[in-house]
Amino acid sequence: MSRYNAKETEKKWQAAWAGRGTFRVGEDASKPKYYVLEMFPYPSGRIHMGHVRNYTMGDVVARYKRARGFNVLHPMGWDAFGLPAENAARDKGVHPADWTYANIADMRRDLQSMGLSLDWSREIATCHPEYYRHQQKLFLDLLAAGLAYRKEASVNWDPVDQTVLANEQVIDGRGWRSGAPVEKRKLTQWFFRITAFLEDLLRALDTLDRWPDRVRLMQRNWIGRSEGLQLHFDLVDRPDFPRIDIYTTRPDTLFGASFLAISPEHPFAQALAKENAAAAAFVAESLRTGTSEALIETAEKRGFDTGVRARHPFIPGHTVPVFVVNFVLMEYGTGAIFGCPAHDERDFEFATKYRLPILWVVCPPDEKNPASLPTRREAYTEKLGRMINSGFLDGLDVPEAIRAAIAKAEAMGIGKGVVNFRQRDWLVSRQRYWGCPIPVIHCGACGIVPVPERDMPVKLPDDVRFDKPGNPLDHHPTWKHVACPKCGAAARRETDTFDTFVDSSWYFGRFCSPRADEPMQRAAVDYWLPVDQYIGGIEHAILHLLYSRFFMRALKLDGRVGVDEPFAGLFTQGMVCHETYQDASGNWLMPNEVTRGPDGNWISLDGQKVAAGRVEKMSKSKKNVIDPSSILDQYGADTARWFMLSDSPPERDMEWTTAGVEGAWRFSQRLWRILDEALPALPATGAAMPAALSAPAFALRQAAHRTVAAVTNDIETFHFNRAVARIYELANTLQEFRPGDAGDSHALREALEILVCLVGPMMPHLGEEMWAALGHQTLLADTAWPEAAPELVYQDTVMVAVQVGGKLRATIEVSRDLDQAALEAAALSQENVQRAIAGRTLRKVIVVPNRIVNVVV
RNA sequence: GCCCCUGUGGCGGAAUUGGUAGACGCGGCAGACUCAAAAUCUGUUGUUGGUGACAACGUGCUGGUUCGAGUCCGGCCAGGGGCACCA
Repeated sequence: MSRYNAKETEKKWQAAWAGRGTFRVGEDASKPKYYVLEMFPYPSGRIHMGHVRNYTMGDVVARYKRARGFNVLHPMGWDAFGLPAENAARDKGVHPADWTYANIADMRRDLQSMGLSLDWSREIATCHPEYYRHQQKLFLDLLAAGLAYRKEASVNWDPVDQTVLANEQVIDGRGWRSGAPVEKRKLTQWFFRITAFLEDLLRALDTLDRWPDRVRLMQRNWIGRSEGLQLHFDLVDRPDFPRIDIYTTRPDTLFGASFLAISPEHPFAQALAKENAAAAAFVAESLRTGTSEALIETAEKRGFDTGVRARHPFIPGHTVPVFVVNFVLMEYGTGAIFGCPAHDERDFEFATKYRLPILWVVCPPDEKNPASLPTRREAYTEKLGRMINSGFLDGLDVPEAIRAAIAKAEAMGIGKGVVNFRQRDWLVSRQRYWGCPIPVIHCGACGIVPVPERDMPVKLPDDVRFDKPGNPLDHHPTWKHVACPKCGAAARRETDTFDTFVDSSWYFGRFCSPRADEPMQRAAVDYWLPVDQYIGGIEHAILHLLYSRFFMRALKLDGRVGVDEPFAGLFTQGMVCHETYQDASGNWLMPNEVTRGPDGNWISLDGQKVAAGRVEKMSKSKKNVIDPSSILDQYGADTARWFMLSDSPPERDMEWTTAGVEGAWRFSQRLWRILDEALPALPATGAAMPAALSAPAFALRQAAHRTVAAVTNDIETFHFNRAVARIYELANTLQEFRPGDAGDSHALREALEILVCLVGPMMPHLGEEMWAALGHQTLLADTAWPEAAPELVYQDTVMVAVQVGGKLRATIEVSRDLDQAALEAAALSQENVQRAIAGRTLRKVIVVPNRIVNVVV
């Protein structure tokens, strides 16, 4: 009996696919296209198990669709700009480019050893000028279209590293690298006008029916659309500041207003601070604590009574006090609100503290006695009930009152109904070297001047130093000094680079024509886009996926693409987890640093007691990491792939276990053995199936064809774990099958070939080897997916459960679609059923054809 | 605080529209082969009672709808995730 040698065999077939260019594709109008994409990796140097899971799933889909006759685009590239390269430069003295390209080479080798059906001729790296020069071109388009602009904004500033930080790089108010407390700074930065598309980005979420609901919901919440009223309150005796604009989503509660609250950053607060020392002190203190995200949670709601009063817009002669408060954000709405304590929790807290009136204007539906409302100890915030104490709104329900209040404010000319969003424009500039240069020049006379075509691309200089904190491009002695392209005067080159999320917002488009002299060839993107199936982690649910959706819309305006949505189908995979281990002193241990002791408990290699902890996401800090290359080396790619697909549903987190890998490895060996033992008995390839078959042979054919139907459905619906279980069942059936006559061996060959075809997308190397052993000259990768014959999938008998009083008492096998009377008679004739109903009266019998008979007693 | 998801044997998980709970795998137990081990194969494996046929119980807890509920509805509990002064 020969053994399957995964290591050598896998290399052989990888070479065969590469040599024949099996997975190279081009546009082909005669075939339906299918674009499969997994989120491209950051080239950290090694692949991790998350990559293995991600790319295995994508490869199953790609190979399956290919077998179904689709022209499949399945490319790979590198999200290659980013901070780790600069950190490596700082810490190890290597150039970011050298470090990155070396990592790419290592990771490419790892990925290639997985046997993925990738078109490597389309490989791209975002850090290569051949990629980022096109990005610069796209940026200038956005600039010309008014979708990119510069403005002063409050941003996270790391005072030690002297750079802007993204929100996710701020941990507990400190810079993630330097550990220094992050400051809010007003800086002039580059933004993309994502807010121009918010309505559409929100509405179109409903069309993305092959996206997880969860992701769509997260995007919806992130965009945060709200409808409300913007209106102004006139101030009493402030000719310098006659009115304050507020925004509210609850204009129905205006009659419950007992104060106005404005942000410390509001112009009126700033004006007051200039004339009043107490106001200045309050504003200064609020800005200090109020801007640190971590403190906001615990910060007490505080206010400063300005002494100024504002006229109520609907109640003549009535005024309310104006407070500067530490809990109103300048960035949202108008930076000012009206406080209605009775119907807002935060306002209730504030009013209680500062002894302001609490006026009840919405009567909850279950409240019989509105007069008792003032005795309540908390705000009523539901939008349910009828208006009271509210003048012209009295008697209306909340939605009616909202509409009526907006209409009235508009009629009075003091306000208008508006829509507000939580989402702001996208800050894309970073004070970093290892990113795509922003191709503009700042001229004292001409302002912002795009770099002209003849000087494009703006390449990163190679000779940079990382010995000083801050942006190496800014420290470079010559790079930023240029002549203005317009007037020729001395000017300054932009030294900021793009956020790496810009790079990943259009790479899927570049894959369609990766060597084109323009960012995207229109014919190529028209053929391939949108991506039919995108696969990646849930951690990108908002940022990357929202930015990409924005980018497509911007590019469409420019006529570079014809679609709005980049990803027609999205699948978010779960994480790969592993048990954690700690020694007696609390140090984390790697999985290969522990072993089972004589009593079955974990011990370290030197015999010390080890505590096994929770199963958690593989991470360097917990050391619960398995290196994929050691698994690929020891067991081969097919085993790793099979294990990744087994057991756990793909969207859920999975636990990596040694037992699981060994189980997968044993199965690959078992498949080979089943084939090896069957081979001598098999008829030649392509021999015709005899018309008459023995009962076991017919049953085998049925099992095989039913497996095809089930596995096909499971792959289509991303239920890889179910497909794996079905394949195990077929393998078990095959293993038990002993061919008798010649017809039996025909059925055996057919079932074996089906098994190999079904296994192919998951264990492609073993699949090819088995396919060749079956006598085929062609590649399994070029073989069509098997068709399930309807007459073999059809069940002519069914198992029907018989219940008495809802409890199972028997199962009977009857012919399919047996009529109800006969089914009932068959059920009642069962001995066990008779025993169960003996001495009881039959009330009725429920008969569900092909499923169940329930005798009600 | 608000929103969302999840909860099934020792473990990962199956279970079409409400219709036989536990497919398949891992692990365990018993056996075969072997001088022995590895590998492989066979049987068995939700809990309890019974030699057995069988019976009772069983899908986080609790109440309901139904001939019938893991699945539907109400109220809880636990774990995970997202958002969080958003007016």
